Amino acid sequence: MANIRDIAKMAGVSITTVSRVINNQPYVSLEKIEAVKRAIETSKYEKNINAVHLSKGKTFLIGVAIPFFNHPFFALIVEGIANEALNSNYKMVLFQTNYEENREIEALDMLKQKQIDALIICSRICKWNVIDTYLDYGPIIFCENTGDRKVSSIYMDHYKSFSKGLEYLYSKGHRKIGICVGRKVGTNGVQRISAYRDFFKKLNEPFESEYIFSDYYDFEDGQEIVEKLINMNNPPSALLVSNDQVAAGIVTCSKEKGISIPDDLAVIGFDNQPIAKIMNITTIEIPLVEMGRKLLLRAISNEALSCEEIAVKLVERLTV
Amino acid sequence: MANIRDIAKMAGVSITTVSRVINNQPYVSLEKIEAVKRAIETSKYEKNINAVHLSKGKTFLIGVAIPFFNHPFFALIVEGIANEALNSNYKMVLFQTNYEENREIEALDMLKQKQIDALIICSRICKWNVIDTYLDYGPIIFCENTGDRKVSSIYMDHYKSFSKGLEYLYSKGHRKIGICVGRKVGTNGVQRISAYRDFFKKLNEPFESEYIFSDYYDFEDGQEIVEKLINMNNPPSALLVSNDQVAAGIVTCSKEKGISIPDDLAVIGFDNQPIAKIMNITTIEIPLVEMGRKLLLRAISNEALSCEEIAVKLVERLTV
DNA sequence: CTGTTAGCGCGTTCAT
DNA sequence: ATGAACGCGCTAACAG
Repeated sequence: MANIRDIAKMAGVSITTVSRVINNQPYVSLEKIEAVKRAIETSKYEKNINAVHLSKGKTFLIGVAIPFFNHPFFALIVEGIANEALNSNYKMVLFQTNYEENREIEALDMLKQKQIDALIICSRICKWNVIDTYLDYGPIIFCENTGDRKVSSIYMDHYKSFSKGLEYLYSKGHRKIGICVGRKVGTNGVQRISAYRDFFKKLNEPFESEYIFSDYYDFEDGQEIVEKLINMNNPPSALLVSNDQVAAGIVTCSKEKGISIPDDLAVIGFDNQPIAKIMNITTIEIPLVEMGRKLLLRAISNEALSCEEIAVKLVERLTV
Repeated sequence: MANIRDIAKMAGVSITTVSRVINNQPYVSLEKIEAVKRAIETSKYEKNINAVHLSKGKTFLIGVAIPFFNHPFFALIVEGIANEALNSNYKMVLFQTNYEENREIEALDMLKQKQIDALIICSRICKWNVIDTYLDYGPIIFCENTGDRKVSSIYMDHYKSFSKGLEYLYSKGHRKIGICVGRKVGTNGVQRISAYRDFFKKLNEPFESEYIFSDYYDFEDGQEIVEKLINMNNPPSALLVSNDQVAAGIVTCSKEKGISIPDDLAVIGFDNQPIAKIMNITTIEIPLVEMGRKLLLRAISNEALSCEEIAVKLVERLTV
């Protein structure tokens, strides 16, 4: 429980000198360094980091707001953030938002109160006019195309990626193409749906809104999708699925139900997670860990705002 | 950028009065409350939480050290912790340790420096003699049976659980039983292996060390196990698998290779994750979210140390 | 009800 | 090379 003042007394020096020794600053004689170190040793002194934070106005804490912990998509981004945070000597405060606005606001409030130096929002819920009121309090980094807004972002273009997947399926002869997404709302959801709509508009073909399956996130959701497919009069022959977990669930359940992949149903996933590799699922690779790394670097850099798009890559395997 | 002193001046009151208003304390006249609120409004004042921390000697931050983010087992524990933290107005600092001692020590050091009020260690890496040197700095809660040590813990008995699984398989007629675990080292690994060894000792049957498969964590690891099984002269007829992801991977790959489940191979998983339900995998349920909740409550409670064992439950489905 | 004042523990300027 | 003194922003004991 000793503080810097106690050490100063014990070592017979000033507080300043102790501070210099603690922080490896120059201009202290060797003998005093020794004296201070001895005092620290015997008194089991530990510096109170909160006092440092107050004094410096900085906490080396980065907030990360994500919808769910237990989803590989977000887990991989967080892993990238965490790795880079370790390198840069920052720590990570995690907020699971469950897509609830209030939870995101809690994170924003921590930024406002300076308990975190910056905030990374992986899947924004709050409207921009809410976000705008927090912009002065510290850097906020997003995982979406933020257009002309005065914020930084690292993102992938879901419109482009979905178009790419649709074109690939089309080129393989598929005409009845469906999509599975998470939320229909939110920047990403809207982009995906638009890509789907525009794709058929460009082809002058009818837009099948019953081929849009939404609110699916995990492996186990695949079952429900397959059951819906079975009950359709005119089911799609191919599915573009916004993540590999759901794609894997669909593939697994299809096999159980005797639906042959890719003959009866073609499937493309997203992310290129290990499960896609092991199950030989064709997928669109997103470098999530790398995205996380860049998010953190952006969060702690003092440079001007910037937006960076991350490229994706089609990985051909056996489900198309 | 205004501080409490500025507000006091603007409102024509003392710092204390401002503090009382900010913290909803009684004994302030209505008019002064109004004056303070107006000043806060116009100056966009936000209290600096770091100053509060320094003053109170408390941060409302709980550290959580886990090996990996992107594994459902730990993700569910963390979810439980996070939910309860939200209720209790605590925030969570997450450390991914990758089973590296240094990363755990980093978390311990944050406790020492008082940047976190307590630390939850979900899968300890450091030896106890290292942990002991940190015990004075704040509560450390563990997810393992800590025996007579002077610490708190919420844990499940892996020895008992494994024994339960083995007995069930035995009762179903299986004699060639294998196990799949994560790490062989660490409290949990040792308990599991012991249960396995003791089980056969009690039956006076030979102990098959080649039936112990270790270092398997995820769905995709199932493939490697199945391949090993195929190459064995005398493979086990049943497998007790320490988590549902691996079990699901084994079941999936087995089917691909024409191994019939449960006829050729019986499988029991652990956790009762959604994937086990959807794939109809017999499993041993562990209430992970509930465990997380209890861990957080223990971390922030001032009561005496305590250890609590969590009960598990066998869920019979179609893989045995 | 209200205000004065002494901490909380450390960083840092500035004179020596 | 060294240290006195002030600042960071807020809480809380105490006096009134």
